Amino acid sequence: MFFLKNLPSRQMVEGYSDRFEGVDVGNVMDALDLMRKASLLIRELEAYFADHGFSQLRFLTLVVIDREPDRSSLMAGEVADRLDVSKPVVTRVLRSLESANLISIASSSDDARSREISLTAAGQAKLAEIMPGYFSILNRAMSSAKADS
Amino acid sequence: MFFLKNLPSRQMVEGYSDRFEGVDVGNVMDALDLMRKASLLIRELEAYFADHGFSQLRFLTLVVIDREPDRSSLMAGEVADRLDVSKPVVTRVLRSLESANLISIASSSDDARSREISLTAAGQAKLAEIMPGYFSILNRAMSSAKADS
DNA sequence: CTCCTATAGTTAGCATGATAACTATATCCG
DNA sequence: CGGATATAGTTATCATGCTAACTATAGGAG
Repeated sequence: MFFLKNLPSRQMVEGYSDRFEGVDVGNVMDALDLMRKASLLIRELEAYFADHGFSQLRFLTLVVIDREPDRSSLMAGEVADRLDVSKPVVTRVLRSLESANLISIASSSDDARSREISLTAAGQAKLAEIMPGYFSILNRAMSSAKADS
Repeated sequence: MFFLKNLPSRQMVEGYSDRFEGVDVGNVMDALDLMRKASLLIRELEAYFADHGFSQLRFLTLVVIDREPDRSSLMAGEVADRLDVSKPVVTRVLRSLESANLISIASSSDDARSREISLTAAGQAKLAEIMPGYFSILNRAMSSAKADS
């Protein structure tokens, strides 16, 4: 994450980047700004999820399973692929969601190595509970970012 | 972090957000896009830092001490403040940097609770080693982001 | 048919974010 | 001056990101 509170001034970046060929100061500042804004938003979202005894990772894990068109389950590897995180991260979060009865995990009849993940009714309900606040925070974050520009 | 690979389509977000009062679909999509772009950039930076046996947190810790005007040291609490992370995170990273002889930690003569953190010559050298690549990645990330828009 | 390579997922360990609870020290008020 | 409150930093614990190494299973080639 990136929470550096005072992003460097243009002058400070210029002082550094003059020594580095082909570096545009505006790009550097925009990149730092992007990372900070996103990290602050993620922190705010995590706090919101924590109030619901949840996290963004768990939430998104339910989302990618729930929204898959024409299917009611995903393989664990597909979950990792859609979340774009490493497999051990998915192994752990699936175990935790299973313990909380929000998903169920079944071995695949096609391939004994694979596990099929589907949402339980409680998982659907948890998604429905959390979704409105999530959208509100995303909406508000961008509204005030646009007002600040 | 937020690495969701396929951000929802406008249609999909509309399907959800119609149920939530006052939520602008464009804002939601922009927020998701912001988080993903920043998370990918942070991931790329962490990979760059890992190649140098380092991390962005350690790097920024050295940076905030090095760039403080008119001072050659910061208190640990000031480091936490400037990085905008919790104090235990700073306690740990300072210990790790001290073990690597990149900083030195002294008790404050003013206040026995406080610790004064300053860079060693090796710390300065590490910063100089890493800085160019850091700027390059930030620059390139924003150049291609702008090209994609 | 057997063996080798590839793949799905797990385990171990590390670093970084957080909160809660703690210790040691400083300061202020009565 | 002493006690209560506040502050600086530490320790413990949990969750999430990663890489490396592992186990079990699948598939393909000879």
